[in-house]
Amino acid sequence: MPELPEVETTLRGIKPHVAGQCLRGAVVRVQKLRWPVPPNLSELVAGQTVDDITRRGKYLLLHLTGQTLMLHLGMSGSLRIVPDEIPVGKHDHVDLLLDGKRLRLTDPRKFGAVLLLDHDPYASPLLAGLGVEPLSAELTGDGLRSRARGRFVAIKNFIMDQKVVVGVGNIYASEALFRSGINPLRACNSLDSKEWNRLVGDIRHVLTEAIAAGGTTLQDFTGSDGRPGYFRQELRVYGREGEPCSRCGAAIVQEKIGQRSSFFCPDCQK
DNA sequence: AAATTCTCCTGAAGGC
DNA sequence: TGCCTTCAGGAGAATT
Repeated sequence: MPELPEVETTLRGIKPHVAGQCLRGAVVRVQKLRWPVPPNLSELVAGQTVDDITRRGKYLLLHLTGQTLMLHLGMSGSLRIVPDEIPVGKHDHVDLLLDGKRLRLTDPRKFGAVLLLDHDPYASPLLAGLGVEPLSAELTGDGLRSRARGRFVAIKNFIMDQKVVVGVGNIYASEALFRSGINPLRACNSLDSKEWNRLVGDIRHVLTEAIAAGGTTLQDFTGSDGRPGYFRQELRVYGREGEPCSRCGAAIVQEKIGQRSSFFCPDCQK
């Protein structure tokens, strides 16, 4: 499930192949992703240079000459650089054509997105309301504490809210809360300053470690080179229900919080 | 306004 | 072996 580390891994993998390249066109095989892919995408992007490629939250932004191509991997998407002659798979929905190779979006569950934005992409509705980048200095305990004031939503849902902080998904939310010793069901306004500071540090820490490991591969996530991510073995609670807590030995429990399965230690997460 | 539920999609896994 | 059900999840939309 691409969260920030998986998107960042993808960005770093494809950037050397894409930045500075001229787009020759695109192949759209499946239009029906989260939003319709522009059917005439090919003619719209042909001839434009990819000046830069950046990430905002879980979105990838290809800054073209006059527009911005916005990509989202949804929950099963991956981007890979492939040679022109490679066979097309069932879930290979969109190719961006470069010289002699292509950037291919593969997404079995079709929750991803390929959108072309005019003007300032950061003013678009999808990006304008996004929260702070967790790996930047914008993320502070005090900042989160003030955002949580007057709210009662579970802390796990709060840190997964992209309007609060971007990039933290279901896996890393559970992992960060475990490392902080905070029960995911706690109301977000019940954390004290010390807990907020600790949580901010652990969010940063777990995301940074995951990026260093190339992300987490659960089912079919691969980096742009086709290799899986190796952070899965570092997960301390996610997917480990019934296993002993690495800190206190109690059995890890699984519980749904806001429709999402969550994992935590009932003894040492207070 | 905030919180909760619904929805999209398909492959994997479990039940009988 | 095979069909059916359930689950997984990012996040906008709809609902409470």
